[in-house]
Amino acid sequence: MTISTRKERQKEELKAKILQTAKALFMERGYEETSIRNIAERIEYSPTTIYLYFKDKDDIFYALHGEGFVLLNQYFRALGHVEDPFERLKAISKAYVTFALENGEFYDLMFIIRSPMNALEKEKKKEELNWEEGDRAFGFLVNTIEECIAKGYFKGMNAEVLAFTTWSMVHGICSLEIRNRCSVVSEMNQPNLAMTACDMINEILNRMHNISPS
Amino acid sequence: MTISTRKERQKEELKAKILQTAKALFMERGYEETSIRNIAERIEYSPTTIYLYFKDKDDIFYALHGEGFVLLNQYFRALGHVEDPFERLKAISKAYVTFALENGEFYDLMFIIRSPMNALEKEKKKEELNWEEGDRAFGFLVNTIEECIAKGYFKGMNAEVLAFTTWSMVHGICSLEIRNRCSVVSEMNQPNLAMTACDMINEILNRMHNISPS
DNA sequence: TCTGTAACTTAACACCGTTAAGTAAAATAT
DNA sequence: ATATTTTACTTAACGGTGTTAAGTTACAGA
Repeated sequence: MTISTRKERQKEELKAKILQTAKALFMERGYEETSIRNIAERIEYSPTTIYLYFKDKDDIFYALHGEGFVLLNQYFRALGHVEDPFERLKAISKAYVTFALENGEFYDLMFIIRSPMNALEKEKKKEELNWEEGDRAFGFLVNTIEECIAKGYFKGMNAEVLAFTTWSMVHGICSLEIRNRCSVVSEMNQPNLAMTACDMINEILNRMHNISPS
Repeated sequence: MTISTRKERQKEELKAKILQTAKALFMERGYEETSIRNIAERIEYSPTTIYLYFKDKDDIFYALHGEGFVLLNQYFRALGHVEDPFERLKAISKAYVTFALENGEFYDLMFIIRSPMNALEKEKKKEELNWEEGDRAFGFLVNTIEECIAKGYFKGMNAEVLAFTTWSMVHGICSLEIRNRCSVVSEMNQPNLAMTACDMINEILNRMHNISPS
């Protein structure tokens, strides 16, 4: 058995190597400039070999998209110990924007690019392991908002809808930044418009409850 | 002179036809599935002819991107007669989301796809005519918020930053919807999550000022 | 009538994702 | 120990992409 397990291990290693190389190229030059052929060349295999490990290009980027959620959850995990749920909510929004600004290409893949969603559509992967990570991230937000509601915040609002809306608000900032729509409008002398906008969203949350502005 | 003016007119007509055809194909099958060769085939010219009228593909989609802003401003113009600036602001956010949902491909081009921003970068087109339309749209939002501030809303907040933040919030909704990230998270029984979230943003604006919830 | 230019096309370059068919080596069965 | 099957990979190709260099054709002005 030791010989077949070695083979299996080697297969997994190559699959991991493809993924790791795809990630590296993706970080270096972005999704649009990364091809299957580029990946193949760098790992010194023929392009067709990649198709023995992944169904198609979408499938590769779907896998990376999963890794992105693991990384995002690392940003979130540090926030678990923030006791007050309202403060935690605001910390989540800052952490989210920080994650996006520090990992632009990952963010693109996770929330903007069509490719990984195509992979999801093709075969119903929705109940696969990797989505645990996606659910964990969104769940953290939902739970925090539910705690807020339990404490008297956001009275009468639906927790899940509010979670989605909050997500939308910070996502808007991040995606405008990443897809370069800030520079167009920013003759305002704001050097870091994204973070400033994030602060303003938190300020808006504050004002909803008449907490004195910072 | 009448003969050379005719020629000039014909040139403009062909340029317009290219654009119109690009738009049609774009609406039919989306940006990713529209090629220069597709456009050429439909207008019954060779692909290279298109390069006599547009620098490259980005240039074509930059031009369409401009048309999108004209269309968006049509949605906005109907809101000019809303007297109260706070009500107008909420009407703007609804109109914006409506525009996005009704013109998904245009929205994609205007606010998500990289291509038109590349064209902007290449030659500094920033001071060109078409951006009048972009500025008009954003200016309408800024002016409305300035009026709100003058009436005592959003005390102590910077109008331009708040305008950008408001834009971000609704853009977040629209881009998650357009790039299919709603379905992933929406086991919530919300059939029209985007509009519901837009309503919630308006509700948040309301609560910032203790106006009774609807 | 000759010449130059404007408008357009043909052919090609260098890429892309993807697949069918082939190969060589190793594992398994006889 | 030999024959057969399976595994892991490659070669070659298909049909597409954006883009450009070079060639053609028709027509305006001299």
